[in-house]
Amino acid sequence: MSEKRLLLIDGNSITYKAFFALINQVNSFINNEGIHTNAVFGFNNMLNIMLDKFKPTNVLVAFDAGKTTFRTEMYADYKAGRDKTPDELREQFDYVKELLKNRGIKYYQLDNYEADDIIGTLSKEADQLGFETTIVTGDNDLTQLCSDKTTVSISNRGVSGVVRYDTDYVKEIMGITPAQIIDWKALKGDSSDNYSGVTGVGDKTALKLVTQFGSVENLYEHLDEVSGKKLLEHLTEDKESAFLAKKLATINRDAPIEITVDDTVYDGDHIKELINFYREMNFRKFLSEMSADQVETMDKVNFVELNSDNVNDIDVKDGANVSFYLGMDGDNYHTADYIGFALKIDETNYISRNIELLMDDNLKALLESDKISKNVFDGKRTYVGLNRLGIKLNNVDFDLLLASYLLDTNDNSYDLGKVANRHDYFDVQSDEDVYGKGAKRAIPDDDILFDHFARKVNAINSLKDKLFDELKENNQLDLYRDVELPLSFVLARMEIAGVVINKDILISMKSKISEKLLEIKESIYNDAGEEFNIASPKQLGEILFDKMQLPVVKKTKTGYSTAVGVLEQLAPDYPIVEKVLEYRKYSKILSTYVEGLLSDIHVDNKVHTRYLQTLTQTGRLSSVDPNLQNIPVRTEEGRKIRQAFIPSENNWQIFSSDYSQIELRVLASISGDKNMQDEFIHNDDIHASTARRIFGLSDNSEVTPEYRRQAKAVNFGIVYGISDFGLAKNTGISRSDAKEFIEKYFAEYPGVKKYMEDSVNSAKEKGYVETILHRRRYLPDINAKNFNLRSFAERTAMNSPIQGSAADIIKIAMIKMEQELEKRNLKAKMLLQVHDELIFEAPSEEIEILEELVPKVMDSAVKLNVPLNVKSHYGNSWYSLK
DNA sequence: GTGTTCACG
DNA sequence: ACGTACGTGAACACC
Repeated sequence: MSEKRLLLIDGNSITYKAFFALINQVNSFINNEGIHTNAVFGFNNMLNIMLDKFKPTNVLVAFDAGKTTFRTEMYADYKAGRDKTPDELREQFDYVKELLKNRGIKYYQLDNYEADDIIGTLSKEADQLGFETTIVTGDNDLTQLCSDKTTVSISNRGVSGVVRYDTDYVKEIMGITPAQIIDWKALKGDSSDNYSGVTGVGDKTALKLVTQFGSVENLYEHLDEVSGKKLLEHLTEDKESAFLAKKLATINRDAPIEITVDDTVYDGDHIKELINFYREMNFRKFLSEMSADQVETMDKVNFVELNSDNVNDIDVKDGANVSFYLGMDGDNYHTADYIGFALKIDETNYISRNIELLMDDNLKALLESDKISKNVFDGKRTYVGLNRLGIKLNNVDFDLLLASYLLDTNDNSYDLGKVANRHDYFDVQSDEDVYGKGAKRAIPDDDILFDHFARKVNAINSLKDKLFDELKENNQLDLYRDVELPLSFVLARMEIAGVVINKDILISMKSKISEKLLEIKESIYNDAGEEFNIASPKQLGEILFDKMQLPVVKKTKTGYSTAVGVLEQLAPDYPIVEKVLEYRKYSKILSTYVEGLLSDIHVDNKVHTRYLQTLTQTGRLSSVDPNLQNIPVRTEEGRKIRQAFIPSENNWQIFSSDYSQIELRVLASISGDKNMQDEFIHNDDIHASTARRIFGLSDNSEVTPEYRRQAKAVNFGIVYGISDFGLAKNTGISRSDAKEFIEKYFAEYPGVKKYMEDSVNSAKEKGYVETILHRRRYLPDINAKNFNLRSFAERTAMNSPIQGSAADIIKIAMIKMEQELEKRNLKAKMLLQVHDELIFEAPSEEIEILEELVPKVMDSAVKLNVPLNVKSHYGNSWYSLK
């Protein structure tokens, strides 16, 4: 690669492109001073991509100086009739220039000339000096500058996608040389620049003429060779226009610019100024990206290194402000190694790698104190980590992770630095920046690690008041204090309790299923006439649809679809497909559940899942390592997995209670629909009642199972934010039938219809939707021009308050449930939550108590306008619940 | 790392 | 005209 690389950017063109690429988000890109910033943001994105790709030694951004140029002198209407630049864009040009200054990039404009001419003149000089030049623009005109050393990159889709033109590529797709672009434009004209060329000559004819004659001049010298009478007439009539157009289209490569290539040396970002600029613009993304460089500019952080000699000097007075961070290496805090800890007491930071200091009486008492409150990042993680050391973390007041998630469910990174950045706090780096990523990840030396840890507790401490203020502003303080924060410790204790797994059951299932799979596999190979990887959708597709010529039902982006729905359609006619379905079912059970679960068992013969409390967009929990919220239940073969989930003591039972139709009940309550409410109040079979209504039957006794099934699907659809297409696809009925059902449904349940409309309208107005406990979900796409994005946001606006409120309810029930068990001194333990279901283990003699207690607590968790309904079951394992 | 499939509510 | 059910996690193939 040449050591001299020049990047030339058409500033106006790229700023325009950036603005319109992000036009949908123009109103979410507003900085604190009310200035729109979407074009500046997009421009910078493009800049990053280009700097990274071309690694230029020299850069210049050229701007147009104004409306009047030498071209308007020649032709007064040049570029006339263009739409006025929107105000939201005009205000951004000065900021683009400021961005460039801070990025160490020169820019230039010249009276009477356009950006094109500056670029043309400089690229000519650069060609002579032996530079490799890249021109970036949104405008095809500049392709005329292509040469051996100069390429033109034209951004098409937004600003990140570019098409790169070099001499060969211009020739390949146009069939003419770069220089001939001018002749081509002279003949066809340019409507956006408002000049016409030759009447009746468009892209194609112009190309043909240029190919045949080489240039406008040569064409007019050989007009007699032109075929087509009409064309000849137009050419003759518009000769003057064509020559004017050629002049207008020609980029001036000798503009009287006062700079040379030497003046465009790129010296890199001015980091301190750039950070200030990004802050002014509210560009969190760019701030986080450069936080690795940022460390040099951060103020020094003081700390005291703790050891066994000075640990007892720490004296914490009541009312002290204490922040604590426990460092662990890896995500799974049930087993992760400790790295160290940081403690901030008022203005002093204490750091150590020696985790045993925490077990020293002094610090242990501090962490366990109910008098002195603590601030943390991820209280659940901290609680479990300390629990392993025999320390019971108590009195947590502020959890940065939880608060951040409640304010915006997208702020859910488990990396403290990233979360802090989202709240405009930049004096801490992300773990990724400090520890490295992937194979390069390593815990750094003490000086770097201690600095990082000190910054973490500083961040927690600094953000506390700000985030509490924001929670208050959003009316979310109760949700934080009464639900999420206490729940995090309930979850911690459930995770610590774990569930015993009977290994022997899984091991015996493993050999049985393996045998079965072997049999099915042989039979499939026999049918196919060859061996192949049945688990590979690609290979399977080739066997079924190419080799065996089965009818193609559906395709995916990458090939034939072999999803269950597709195979089920084919199964009755093709035995091999039936076998593939069998094979899929058993191999899923084997790999994900039997083998997967076996590998997650800890030394205590238990699985200790981790609930992710700050991940979902709706407020639900999720579960990982292992995921205990998707253990099979729908098919008997899969359900057998549950036999391995057993109580931890002899003569104990597994006990489970679940809400029936909680989401529909929530909908009935928040929509205020009287018909639906009545049906729940009378404890009717809701799906049967829906069937009666939408099929116009006189009584629920006329509802056949098929009617009920369809009505149930409609009820599901309603909760998901229904569309006729979706309902039709899911139930196999026609789209017009689906449409009719939905209309009938809304006529019968008018309150539901109104709720759906209100949800969407309120989301469009406020930008977010809320649950009964004020849990928020922001929907930035709700006003998008793109149909898909907007529709998705609209369905989300309908669904999230329902799904989220149901999540709110069970969370309250869990907190109350733990309190009740403790209050009554019961041995029973809450082990699992599966969205609408709570699972316990308990001594047999407590079952009777639970049968009354659990439904009572769950029923009364939240007061709705309809009753909640809870059903309970128990048995010797999670499988045999009766 | 992305896409497909399939397990759950 | 557009082209869609809501929310998740894990395994595997394939690049």
